[in-house]
Amino acid sequence: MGKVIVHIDLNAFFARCEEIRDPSLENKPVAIGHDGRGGIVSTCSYKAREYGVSSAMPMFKAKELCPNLIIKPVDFRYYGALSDRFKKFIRRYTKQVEDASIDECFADFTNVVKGVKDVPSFFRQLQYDLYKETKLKCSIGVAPTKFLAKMGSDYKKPMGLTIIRKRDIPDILYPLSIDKMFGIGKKTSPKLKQMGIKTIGDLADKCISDDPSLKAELGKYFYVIKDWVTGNGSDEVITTPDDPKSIGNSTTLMEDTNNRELIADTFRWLAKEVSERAVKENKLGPTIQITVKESNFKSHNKSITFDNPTNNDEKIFNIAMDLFDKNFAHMTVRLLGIALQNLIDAKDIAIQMSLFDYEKHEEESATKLLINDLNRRLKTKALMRASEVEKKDGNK
DNA sequence: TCTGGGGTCCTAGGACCC
DNA sequence: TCTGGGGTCCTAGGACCC
Repeated sequence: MGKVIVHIDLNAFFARCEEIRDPSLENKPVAIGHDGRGGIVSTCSYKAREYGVSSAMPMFKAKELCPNLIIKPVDFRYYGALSDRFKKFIRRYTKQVEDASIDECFADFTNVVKGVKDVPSFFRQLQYDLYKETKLKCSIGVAPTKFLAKMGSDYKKPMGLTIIRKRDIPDILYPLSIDKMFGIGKKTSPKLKQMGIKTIGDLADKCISDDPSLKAELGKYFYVIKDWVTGNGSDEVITTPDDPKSIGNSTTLMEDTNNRELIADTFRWLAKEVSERAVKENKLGPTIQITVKESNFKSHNKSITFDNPTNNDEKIFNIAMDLFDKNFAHMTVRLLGIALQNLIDAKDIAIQMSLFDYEKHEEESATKLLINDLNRRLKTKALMRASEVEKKDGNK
């Protein structure tokens, strides 16, 4: 018997949060985002959508379409608090909840709905209870896999409820445009259309017939997509919330510049932001990446990995500046960013560091390299031994 | 229309190791 | 001197998502 996977998506979440804070905004066109240079609409209310406003649209364009648009700046802290209430509400039904983003999650309701006679009514009630308790509106997708549940929650908004059983796939999914498909974005969609793939049904046909040109286009992603559209995708809800793997901040400058002092000031500020967040999360990273977007929108990354993971703002700043000077000096830049990557828990570092004198290690890079090399060799040897054991076992 | 800021994962080549 | 087949890690770039 298959699982009952649910995807719950909060409708126009940021805009809804603002409406909850200030009910006078209800039924008015509201957009969330920065109202300034390069500002775009992050989320907007359904009323604003009636004017043609949509997310990712430049704010000035949104104002053109809807002159009486109410614009609110993004308030992540407040939205985060409401998001927590939402996730807690869902966890009262089942602990098997997987966070997907601030406004959506997957949950395994297999055991919850066992014995429930009228499943649609059950989820309608859940939807209503969430609204009663938090004033948040949501759409729900119910299906045997995560992909189908996700497609289901997107099928009808706001306050939608869509149940997709495996046998419903041809009716519900296949007529949809390829642009509606999760996982197919702006780059892949035109390529698929050129191959004659206009609907999810077209895509499924080519998947099932193992179309070679589609395989070539999608690479190993082909098999994932094939499973998705045939109803054989993953149904594993991964309960443990994943730790962040990178922490980054970036900003578009007031104006394009090649002023090194201004650039340095910006990097100093970014380094501080990144450092503060990493310290708060108790994370350290061995890799620092800078992003530089030129005035022509061409974006470049440069990163460096070193032996001692850090979250120190001075260190992050110095390395960022060094990377910039070595690679992008004299460039006219629009946006600057810093990210700390390959994060690890500070407590895990403590264990590694106790193996030898940390300070000494920090200073003597030759020793450091030797030790790293030694570790690598030991690791490789362990791997070889493991594979030998496997071979032996295989021969038995 | 003219394009933010936060992320994740994948690819592919090169250096290096056994 | 030229050579295989396994692997890791690093880096840059790209696609996608919210």
